[in-house]
Amino acid sequence: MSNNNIKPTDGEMEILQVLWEKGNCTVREVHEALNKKDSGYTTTLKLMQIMHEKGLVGRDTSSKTHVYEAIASRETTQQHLVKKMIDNVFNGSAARLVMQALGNKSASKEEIDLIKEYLNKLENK
Amino acid sequence: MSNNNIKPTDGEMEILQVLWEKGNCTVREVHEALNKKDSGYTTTLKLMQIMHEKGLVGRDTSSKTHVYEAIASRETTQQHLVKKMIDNVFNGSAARLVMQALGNKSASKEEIDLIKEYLNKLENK
DNA sequence: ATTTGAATACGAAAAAATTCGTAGTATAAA
DNA sequence: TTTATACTACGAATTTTTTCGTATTCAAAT
Repeated sequence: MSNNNIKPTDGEMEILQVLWEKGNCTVREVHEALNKKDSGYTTTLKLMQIMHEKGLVGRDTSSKTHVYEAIASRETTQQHLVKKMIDNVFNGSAARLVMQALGNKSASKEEIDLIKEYLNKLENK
Repeated sequence: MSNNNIKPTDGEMEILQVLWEKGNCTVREVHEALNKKDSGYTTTLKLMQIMHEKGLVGRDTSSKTHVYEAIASRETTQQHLVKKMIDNVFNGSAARLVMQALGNKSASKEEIDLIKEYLNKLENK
């Protein structure tokens, strides 16, 4: 098994988020995207260096300013974390997680329609 | 705001899980339910004592063997964690989380029907 | 009454995550 | 060429989480 031990910390998740969203980035770009008032540039740098050691991100060091890229793919990571949450927090029931997510008012009419469509596709298989 | 800073660690979540599932428990009961081969009784004890300090659990100390109960309710905690995951991992889209959860094959036919029903109820409001 | 077993309290070590200061280096500007 | 600037490297301090050893206490069994 290659990388089944993905367990990014909260801080690491924030960084991955940026890399997924904006594509490859320098440390400065990530740091600015995060817009943290409570921690400095070198903190972000160090975090990303550690992520590199862990194999969560890759980096191109050919020029002075290194460019980082996510290695853990968004989908794989999301899948992993969702599965873990279903197990840890919802006793294995995906449905309960889904309902919790939807009940939260966080879901708009559009989103609900999207999900219905998705469910239909799922069932017609 | 009362207790919006709930952020149980993984270890704490496991314990809460047990308390929610089995109701009030002694440390020994929790420890045995967890069935951890890699950590001892006093570890679980300490963890639960710390959870008590944090206000995550209450305890009845009237008899020698203390009995613990979850204070953070299952629903509130789930809600909080799901919201956090939607923000941190799914860029704010509940729908994406839901689809990820469903795509995982973890959802059975029955669960899918349940969700559809739930969605209909949601929309007829 | 004594021993034994099981529980809590507590301190502290170990491990993991976060933070920053400082030193060194490469590049571009003066 | 010298200086200023923006970057990386790295060690180390801090904080949080996890772990355990040891002391103490209580209650039941001998």
